[in-house]
Amino acid sequence: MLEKHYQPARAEQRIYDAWEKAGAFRCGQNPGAKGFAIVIPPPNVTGSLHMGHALNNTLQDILIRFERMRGRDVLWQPGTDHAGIATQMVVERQLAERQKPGRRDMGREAFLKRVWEWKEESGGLITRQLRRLGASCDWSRERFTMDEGLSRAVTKVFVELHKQGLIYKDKRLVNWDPKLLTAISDLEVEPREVKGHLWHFRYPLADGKTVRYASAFDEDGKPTAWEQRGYIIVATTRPETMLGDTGVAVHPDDERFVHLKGAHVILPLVGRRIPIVFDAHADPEQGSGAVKITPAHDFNDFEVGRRHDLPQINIFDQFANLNENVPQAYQGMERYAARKQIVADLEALGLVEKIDPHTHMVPNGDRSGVVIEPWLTDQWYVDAHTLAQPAIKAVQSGQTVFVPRNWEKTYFEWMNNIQPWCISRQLWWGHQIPAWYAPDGEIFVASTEAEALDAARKKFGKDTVLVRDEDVLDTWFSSALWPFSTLGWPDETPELARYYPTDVLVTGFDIIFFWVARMMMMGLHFMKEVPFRTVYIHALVRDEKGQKMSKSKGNVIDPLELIDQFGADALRFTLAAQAAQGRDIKLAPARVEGYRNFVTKLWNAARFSEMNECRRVENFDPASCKLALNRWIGGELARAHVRVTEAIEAHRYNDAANALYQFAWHVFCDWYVEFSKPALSGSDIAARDETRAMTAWIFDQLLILMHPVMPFVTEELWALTGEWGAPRETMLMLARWPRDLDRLIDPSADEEIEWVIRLITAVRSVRAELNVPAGAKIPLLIKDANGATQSRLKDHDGVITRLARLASVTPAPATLPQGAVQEVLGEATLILPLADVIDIAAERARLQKSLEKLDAEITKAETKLGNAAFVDRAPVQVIETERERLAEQQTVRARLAEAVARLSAAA
RNA sequence: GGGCGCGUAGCUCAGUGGGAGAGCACCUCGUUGACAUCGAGGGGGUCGCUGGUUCAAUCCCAGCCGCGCCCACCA
Repeated sequence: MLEKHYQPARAEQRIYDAWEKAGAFRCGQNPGAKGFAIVIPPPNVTGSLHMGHALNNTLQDILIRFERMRGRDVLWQPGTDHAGIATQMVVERQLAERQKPGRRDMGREAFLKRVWEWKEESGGLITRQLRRLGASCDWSRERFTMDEGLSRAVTKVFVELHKQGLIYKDKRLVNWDPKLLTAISDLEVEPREVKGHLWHFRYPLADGKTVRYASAFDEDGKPTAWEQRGYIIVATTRPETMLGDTGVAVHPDDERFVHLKGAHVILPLVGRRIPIVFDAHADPEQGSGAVKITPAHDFNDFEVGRRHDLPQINIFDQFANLNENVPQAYQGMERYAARKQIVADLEALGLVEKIDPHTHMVPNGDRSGVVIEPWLTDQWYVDAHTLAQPAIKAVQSGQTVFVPRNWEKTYFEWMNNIQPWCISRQLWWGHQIPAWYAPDGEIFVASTEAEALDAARKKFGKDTVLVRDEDVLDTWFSSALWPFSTLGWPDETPELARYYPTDVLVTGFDIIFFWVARMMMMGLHFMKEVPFRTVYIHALVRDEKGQKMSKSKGNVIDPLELIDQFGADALRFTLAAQAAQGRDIKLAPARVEGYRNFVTKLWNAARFSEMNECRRVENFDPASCKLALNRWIGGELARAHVRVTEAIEAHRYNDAANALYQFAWHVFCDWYVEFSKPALSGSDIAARDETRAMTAWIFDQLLILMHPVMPFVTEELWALTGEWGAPRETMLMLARWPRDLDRLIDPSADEEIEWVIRLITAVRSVRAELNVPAGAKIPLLIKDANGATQSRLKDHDGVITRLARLASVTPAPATLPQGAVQEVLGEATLILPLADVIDIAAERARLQKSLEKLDAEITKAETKLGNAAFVDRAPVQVIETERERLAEQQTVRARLAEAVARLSAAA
């Protein structure tokens, strides 16, 4: 006998182990079938499972289990990412906490050894946690972005792209992180709003030149007086960079400045004579119309400087402290200390025009959180613009489709404006760049040092000592190769041939640029085919108030705690049920609890089967059922099956979950199980056996349909119910998804059972409204029943009396009893003689209310049908439906009116 | 500044060019042999506002209001 409640904590581990032991996750089990592949978005190797992972992997597992059951040869390729900056930071923090020497003191080799140790130590955590979620990845194929094979792929890609001119080294401004001491890509910069100031400085004009300024204004802000001044005003949010100014720009069409062609200003504090240049970058509307140009520390100014041949003076060292290129007084100062000092010094010189409060966006490093400095360095770049072109076309032509579709716009927008991708990082943890330098600076890019040396020998005609580039590649560089590197590329493996392009990529919108776009570029370039056919983009998981979860807010919900508390199935179902396209998920633990109750409900349905000996019958054909009840539930199952199948195919996981919930609880448990009781305990052996077999069969189908979303409890029930009946051929996860259930749909059975449900609901409703005690069994009289109704009443007598709590069901006598309650059902009228129980006035009021409601609807329908425009232009079926509805309402109304009349007569 | 999305029951959200739905919460009743992690019944919404298209708009279009997110160099 099953226990009353399912204990997920006890079952889940055992079930997962059984799956894994049976090799059920492995790809290649259906060699004759079509392949179906998903590559996992690789989590950080040293990370742990958060709610975003839980959602992401639940959805993937639903797809994978669904397609596996549909008979596809499924591969879910798992693995982890080395996560360069993140992991290196963790280990450095550990060293600091334990008061050990920092990485620079340890040296590269020792530090890397330490990171590898940390990877070995914590690297299994997240994959163990994915197992707890139920993820059916093919763990035998697990990969790591820095394992030997993937590193080989990285090197090959780098070398080839370099050979093709698509990777190059360049000296330009990068986003420099002065805390992590590395360059980062545009995407790793997050702008944060800061309340700062806009400082207006006076830069004295050289050679006695002057500018005309408005010195007084009227009420409308129009100038009323002018004066000539010997300085030009520039505004800046970053005063400290003025030490690197090498020009002042004004707009070529700005009349105020035309006479300054060839003029110069003397840069305060520095004394440098710098030119006034005419450039469209300067906006006459902004500030004074003149803008200071610091080519080495601002992305715009860099371009302006290039156009006008201005020198680039780098004033910062790697820590963003002022270097030797500034006046002695400022050398070595921290950037913000310098800012303060410079403002004070300019103030002392009377060169501060004004200081306005100013809110603006300041670039911050997404990992370090410090303000990013545009800094002039040598870095490696990928020519993303070139690689982007085929990637744009592939989405335009539909070779890869985004779901929901609107993300394609975001993708195009970014791809069309893509900038060179800075891929070198001044870190140690990662793929070291395969480039070697000769003493004269000559670069040799090669797969191995030996090859580089060889190339150098050929070039110089003698052996040369080469030094390897110290930098490593951006983590996303190796992630970009994931869909083919994990399948064995650059070798031509059978897996590569079978599973590339993969079918679906499931990921969050936050990494469309970081990852999806780059996989598209690399996949198309090296495989000549898109890496995936469909990109399903899901939303963010927020807390129940809609706030983004974050450690600092303290509102992080740990998926593992929810699994401990309610089971993995409940969590999975919750996530799926809320995964509506285009909307974030607000996760309330109470909701998970609700779906835990759903698991219990399912469990108890099995318990019911067990108690009633509903055992699986070998070769049972559900279409052979004779009872309307069993024919009806077959049809209901068929409809649920279609809904679930289509919903998963369309990535409408919420629809799938809701269809399952509705069928399992409100159709199967609420009605079918209740309906089956008389047959199961009745004396008609044939009816009993048919119902037992059908209950078992339907329940099996339900377990199958539910399995992709709730794998554990369904597998457990599959095993347990398997012990009672004919033995199972396979575990549930390898069972076959049903097909062709439409043959079970029987409209006449549907009509019959739906009528019985309406009857029972009507009686229950009356009872509750009139406060008939739940325990009281009352008689039901039927007036004007036709032949079909009479035989239905007879066939379902047991069910009706039981569920409506009736003493008897009989035809109404010619003279109706006094003070009976009446309801209309189809052609018949239901009469409940409750004179002694009810208040006649209250009953009349009840009927009167229904009448009023009906009247309103009848009037509405009549008006509509009386509208010539409607009758002329609406489609015939719509008019027909409207007429039928009206006719029906009118007959119901007539009989309700009769009932009211009888009631009045009785009173 | 550009782009995307959202505003439907108290809450969280589905949904559709032809009489608005779910889950939870709420109210009433219930120790009925699967299940109180349950059952039965019920209340509750001018579908953000204004206009337009249409025989018909919660749905399509335009504008507005409110709220998110993404991108962007505005000194």
